[in-house]
Amino acid sequence: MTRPVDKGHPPAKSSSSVVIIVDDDAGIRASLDSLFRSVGLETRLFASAAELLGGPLPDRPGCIVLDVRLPGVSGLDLQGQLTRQGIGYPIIFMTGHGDIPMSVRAMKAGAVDFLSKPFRDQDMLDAVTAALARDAQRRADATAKEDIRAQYETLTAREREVMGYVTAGLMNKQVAGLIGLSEITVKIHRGNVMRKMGVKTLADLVRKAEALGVSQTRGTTDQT
Amino acid sequence: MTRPVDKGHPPAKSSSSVVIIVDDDAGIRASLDSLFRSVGLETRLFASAAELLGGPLPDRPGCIVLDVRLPGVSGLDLQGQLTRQGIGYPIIFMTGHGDIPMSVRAMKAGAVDFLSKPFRDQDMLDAVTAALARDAQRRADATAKEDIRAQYETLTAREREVMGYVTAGLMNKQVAGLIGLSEITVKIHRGNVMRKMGVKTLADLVRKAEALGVSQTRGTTDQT
DNA sequence: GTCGCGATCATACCTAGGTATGATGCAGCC
DNA sequence: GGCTGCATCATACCTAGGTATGATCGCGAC
Repeated sequence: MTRPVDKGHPPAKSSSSVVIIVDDDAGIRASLDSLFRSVGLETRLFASAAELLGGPLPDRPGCIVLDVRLPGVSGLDLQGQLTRQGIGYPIIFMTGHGDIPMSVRAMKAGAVDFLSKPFRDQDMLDAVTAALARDAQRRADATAKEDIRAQYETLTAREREVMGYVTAGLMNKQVAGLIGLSEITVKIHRGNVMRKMGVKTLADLVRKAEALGVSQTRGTTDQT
Repeated sequence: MTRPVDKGHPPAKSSSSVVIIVDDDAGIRASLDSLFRSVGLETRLFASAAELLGGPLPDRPGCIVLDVRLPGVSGLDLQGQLTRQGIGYPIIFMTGHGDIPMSVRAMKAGAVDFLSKPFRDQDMLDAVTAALARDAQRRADATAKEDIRAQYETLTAREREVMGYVTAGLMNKQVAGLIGLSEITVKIHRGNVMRKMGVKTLADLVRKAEALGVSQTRGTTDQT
């Protein structure tokens, strides 16, 4: 799943943030475009969900400002589709004819805010500021995790197996017994794991394993 | 901060969940009471925020069903007060005269749901089910963390210092150099840490340190 | 003041971890 | 066929971790 997000390219100028506007009303699009540009934000304008889903999305910090009522796929449905495709842009909803259940549904699904039209410019800017902050955090987390995963991908099957047991706290000889190897071989795999994962200490390896969710966490706990 | 929640007592019969109902309308209270009891849930009834805040809250799995409009402190204000007091019961709001900004504010502040009166019984029961599930998770997390913290509290200042460096991946001799001790003494402290924290392996210690947020991640000291 | 506890250090001994060198076997690929 | 990468194991050597025993010192409690 997880639709590609225009990745793989060189760094690009991805410093500034982009606000993706989806509204079927050209007037609204124009005024939002103007509002965001006035504070130095870049924008992308779309008139429908289909239009947004049609092309690639930028791989940059940003957020989505989304009208609930759209031709074809509604804003709430679009929210679900984006989530399922692994597109994590924070979403700010706006609506002219919303009700409480609609807003609650949107917020439950992770929306940053839900504004009723007409709204004050400042309210929208505040919401976008919050959304961009959330996105920055999300992207930082995702990048860190992706780096670790990339290292993990370079491991062979055996090395991953050994890594799981080692980060669970088992001794080399225990690992050797469990998978039917000599202790020397386990040591070699273990050394390879440390090198490929880019860590020098077991503590760091454990932390990376936790981030990956690959720790075996077998009961080596407590006593009294 | 964190108002006591009727702790310290023996286990009690805390198996079933309790629903705390806060509404100034006696009829609503009665019908909700009946609804929840019909599905085997215990209830506590309150007519105002002050009444709820007046007495101790049970230390049991549960959730709060809260009217937004209350005499004196409003439901939304009560939500904030409970949060500040460290009372983490999930909250379901209900209102007869709500609007979108009100619901959005409540959801942003962590409410589980926000129901408009009149609501269907089933919707309320679904919301309570979700709230109780969230509370069970919250309590499990809190208990696990509290257990670890209790172990950490038994450490002396030196032992905590050593634990920070050890879980950061430093070797005994490096720790010794940093705090001006001999390596042998560091080993003793380290052994005490392992024993008091109830772990047998460094991997487990690192995980507990992560849960506590006391890993040193290179560089400076702190901790008392 | 004596006791207990924490903190400190030393000697000694054992286990565990890490790496270097060298070697064999196997599977996939050009 | 030969090359490469993975996996396997051995011997050897060194470092790091862990514990036991014993000892000194300071501080607060009784």
